[in-house]
Amino acid sequence: MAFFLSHFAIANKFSPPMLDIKILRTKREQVIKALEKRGLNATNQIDTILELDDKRRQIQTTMDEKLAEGKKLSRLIGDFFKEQKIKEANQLKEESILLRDEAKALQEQLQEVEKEQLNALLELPNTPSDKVVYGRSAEDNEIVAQWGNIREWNELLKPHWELAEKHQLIDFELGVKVSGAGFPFYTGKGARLQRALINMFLDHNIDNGYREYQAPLLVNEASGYGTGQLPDKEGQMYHVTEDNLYAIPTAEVPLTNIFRDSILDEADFPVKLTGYTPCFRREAGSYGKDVRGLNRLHQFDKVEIVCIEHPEKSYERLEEMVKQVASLLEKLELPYRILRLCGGDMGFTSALTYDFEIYSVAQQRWLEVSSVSNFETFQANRLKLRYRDAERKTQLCHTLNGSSLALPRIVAGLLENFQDDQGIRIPKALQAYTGFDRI
RNA sequence: GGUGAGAUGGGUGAGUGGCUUAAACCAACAGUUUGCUAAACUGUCGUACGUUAACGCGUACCGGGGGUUCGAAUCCCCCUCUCACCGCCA
Repeated sequence: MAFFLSHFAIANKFSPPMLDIKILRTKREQVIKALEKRGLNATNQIDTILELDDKRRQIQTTMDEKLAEGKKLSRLIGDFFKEQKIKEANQLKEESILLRDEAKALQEQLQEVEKEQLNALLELPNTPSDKVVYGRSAEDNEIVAQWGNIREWNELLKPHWELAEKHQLIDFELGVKVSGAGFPFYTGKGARLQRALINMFLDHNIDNGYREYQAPLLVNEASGYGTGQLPDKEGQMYHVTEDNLYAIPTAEVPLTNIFRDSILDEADFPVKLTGYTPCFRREAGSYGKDVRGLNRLHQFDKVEIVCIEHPEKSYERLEEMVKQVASLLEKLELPYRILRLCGGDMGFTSALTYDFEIYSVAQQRWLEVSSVSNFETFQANRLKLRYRDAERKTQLCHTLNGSSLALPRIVAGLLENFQDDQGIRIPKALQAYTGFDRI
């Protein structure tokens, strides 16, 4: 039937993640209420979407009827031609052309409505889970756990960029010469420390049941859309225009896109992946004291964990991931706290996010080193990542991910917190990887 | 970079304008048979949307987009990707 586009054509184009229309249809009140925690009154938006949805379904039903009729006619015409009934056939042709025009008009309407609906849907962020509280900004985040002793500040304590220079661990200026600001060189024990941390993190994750992947660092456009970096954050990624590839801002992009357009069996759960990659971020427009040293870089190293879970088990999985990241920080002996983000501070795609912050004693502030989130079906809806349930029906999976861990701020924390008269102490668990116990 | 070939369901792979409503085989799943395993046999076996209380039914989808036609997996145009050989190369 060439004269009709697939009525799913528009939705099939890769797009950023969004809420599942079925949830909106069946749980309108709950969705509105949940979104209020983000400080968003979405009643009008949602009702518009639902009206469009009714319209869409009505058009499709009519269009399908026209199509069915047209199909029958075409078959009859074929039969008439075979029987040499040319006159009858030509009569039907005229009728068929009319049907075609009608269906084509409906098709155009349908596409218009679908497009409107999609655009409206894309503006809605994910619904915060029950545990998320209403809040306007980072100040309203809840501290749900804190661990370790915070070292008392004194004026002899040096910030990590001074320590890194003093011990010749990191060369920021050399990075500026060769690449630009935000692309440091790590040298000597500094480079060795990077390698050690990566190995320690990966081993920790593998011991907890994660399968290690080494992922591509450049991804295509479809993958960028799949996890939602495109089109919203286009300007935040490095773009190789010659080949239309994007440098990954996080391993989440390649690791999650492994499962784009796939259907899992229930027995496949849980899917647990980990991978180390460098991450590239343009960080356009962020300058100032917060970007000093290792606090914010264009290229940095990170070990990521990604899980795909059954909807009923995803929150259990989230807790497990949080515990795992916590135990890793404890191995590193770094004082940390865990924040449950409030509605206003949570990312667009997340249903529940825990942030990990370590205390940086010389800067006297908390640094975010990990963010662990459950996206529920928000990403899966656009990724078309589903599983087959007991009745063999397809359902959307839940996706989760977290950093375990991002390196630069960990290095900053290690340097600042463990500095003493003789240099810098390496925590015991890390010594097996560094091969030295002191810098 | 050059030349050529191709893209069909979970896999292999048939299909060049109308009983294709996509063959066949393999894999998978369920059942029968069976001391167990295996084999054999029977059946099921894509996705999405719409519709229905449900069983079902309808529509679309053969890499993507557009076109020709009453009718397209099949013909035409554009794009993307993959593979092979040659060249170059870690």
